[in-house]
Amino acid sequence: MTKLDPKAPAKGRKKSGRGRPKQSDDGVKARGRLLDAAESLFAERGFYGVTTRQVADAASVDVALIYYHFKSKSSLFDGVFERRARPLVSARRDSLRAYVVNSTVITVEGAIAAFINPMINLSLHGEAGWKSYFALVAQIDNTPWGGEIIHRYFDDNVLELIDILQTALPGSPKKELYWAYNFLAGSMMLALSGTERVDRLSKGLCRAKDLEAVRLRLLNYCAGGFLAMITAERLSGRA
Amino acid sequence: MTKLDPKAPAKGRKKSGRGRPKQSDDGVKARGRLLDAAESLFAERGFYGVTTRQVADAASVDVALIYYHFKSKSSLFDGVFERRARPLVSARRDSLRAYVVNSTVITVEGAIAAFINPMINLSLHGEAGWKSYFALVAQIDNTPWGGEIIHRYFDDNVLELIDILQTALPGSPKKELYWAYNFLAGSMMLALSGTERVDRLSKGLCRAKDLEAVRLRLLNYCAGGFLAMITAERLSGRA
DNA sequence: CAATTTATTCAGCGAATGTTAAATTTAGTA
DNA sequence: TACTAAATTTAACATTCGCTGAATAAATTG
Repeated sequence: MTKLDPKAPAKGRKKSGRGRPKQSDDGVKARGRLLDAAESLFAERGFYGVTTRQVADAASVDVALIYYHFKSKSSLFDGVFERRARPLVSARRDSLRAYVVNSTVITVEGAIAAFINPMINLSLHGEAGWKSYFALVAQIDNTPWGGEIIHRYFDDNVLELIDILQTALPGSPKKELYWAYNFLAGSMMLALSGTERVDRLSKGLCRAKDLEAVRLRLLNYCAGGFLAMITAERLSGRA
Repeated sequence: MTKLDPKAPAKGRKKSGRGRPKQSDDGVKARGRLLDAAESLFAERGFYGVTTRQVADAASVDVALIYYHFKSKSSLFDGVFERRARPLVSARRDSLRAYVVNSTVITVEGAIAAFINPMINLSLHGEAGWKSYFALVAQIDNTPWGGEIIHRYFDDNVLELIDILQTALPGSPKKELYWAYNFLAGSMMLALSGTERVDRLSKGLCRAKDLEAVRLRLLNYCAGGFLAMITAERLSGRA
C-alpha cells in the first residue's frame, strides 16, 4: 500500500521558552492552534494514524500542552469534532426551518437543498478548517465506531429533514424516507470528503473541489432518487 | 469519544509449539488465518488502529509469522485487499458483459443492477469475510490515502459501467456520468459498510443488514438519480 | 506589591510498536 | 536415509507511544 508518509517531524517551530507566553505571542492561542492542527491531521490519517507529538509539532507547541488543555488524545478528538458540529447543526436547523417558513409549497428539492446547502456553503466560503472537518466526518461516518458520534450530533437535523420530506411526499412510509436519506448521506459525504475520486476517474474532466458543480448535481440526483424510490414503492406491493 | 475498546488480547490460542506444524494441524493454514484476522480487524479499526500483535493473536499465531508470510504490516494490508479485489473485479466484469450480451435493450436500471448485484450477492451469500472486506473498502474509500488503492483495482469496472450507461443514455455528456457514478459510489459504499446507521436513525424500522431491501431501493434510487440529473442537465444550458 | 492562577516547556516513565535473528520442528527431495 | 526447504516460536531490539510531574514565566487578583 502507499499510505501517506508520516512525514518528517516538521520541526519548524519557534518554541519561545518555558512559562506562560506574553499576550502578544501570535494572536492565535495555543489551544486553537492545537485544534486546527489536530483537525487537519485527523482528517488526513484518522484518529489512530496521528500521534500526539505530530499534533503538537504541527501546532508549534510541546506535547504536554495537549494534556493540559484537553486531558487525553481522545478528548482532543472530541474537541475537534464538537467545535464545528455545534455551529453546523445550528446552521442546518436554521436553514431547514427558514425553508419551511418561507415556502408556500414544500418540495423534495427544496428540503434537500436546505439540508445540504449549509455544508456546501461552509466548505466553500467558511474558514479553511471546514474542509478538513468534512473530510474527517466523511471518514468516521464509514467507520463502525463512528456511529455514536455521528448520531449524537447529527440525528436531530436528519429527523427534521425527514419530517419535512414527509410533508412534501404525503402518504409515503417513513421507512422509505430513512432508506433514501441513507443513500443521500453516502453521496453527500463522499462529495464533501475532499478525496477527489471523481477527478482521477474522469481524468480531470470533473473536479471534486468545484462544489458548485456538486451542489447542482447532488441536488438533482438525490431529489430524483427520492422520488423514483418512493414511486417504485408506491407501484409495488406497498410494504 | 467512544472508540472501540482495543479489547483484551484474546489469548485463547493453542500455539502448539515451535517448528513447522504437522499437516493435520487444523485444515486452514496460518497464512489464511492471518489474512482473515487482519481483514476483520482492519475493517473494525482501520490500518493504524490495529497492531500486528492483535492480528497474530486473533489468528492464534505468533507475531513473527506475519513477517515471514508477508514482509511488513503494510504488505499484510495489501494482501488482505488483493485477495478479494481480484475475484470481485472479475465477477463484476462478467456481470456487466453478460448484461450487455444478453439484453436487447440497455437500460440505466439494468446497467446499475449488473454493477451492484455482484457486491450484494457476495456480501449476502459469499464467505463471511466478504462483509468485513466491504466494510474495509467503505472505510478507505472515504480516506485521502485510499485513493490509489481504490483506483488501481476498481477503475476498470467503473469505466466499463460508464460506457454501458452511455449506451443507455445516448448523447449525454460523459462528465455527467462520472458525477452521477460518484454519488452512486458513496451510497453503495455506505450501504455495504455494515455500519447500521440507518438502523439507529430509524429506531429499528430499517435494517442495514437486510441487503435485499438495500438492493431494491438502491437500484431505484440510483437509477432515478441518474435520469433526473441527466434530464436536468439537458434542460439547462448544456454544459 | 505579594500571592495565586494560568499557560507553557522540560525531562522522562512504562508500555506498546513494528520488526528481526536465531532456534526448532516438520515436509519434501535426492 | 541424509539434506534442504518451509513454517513456526522464542526472545529480543530500537523506537515510538500516550501521558505525567516538576519547573518556570506571565497574567490576574487582592
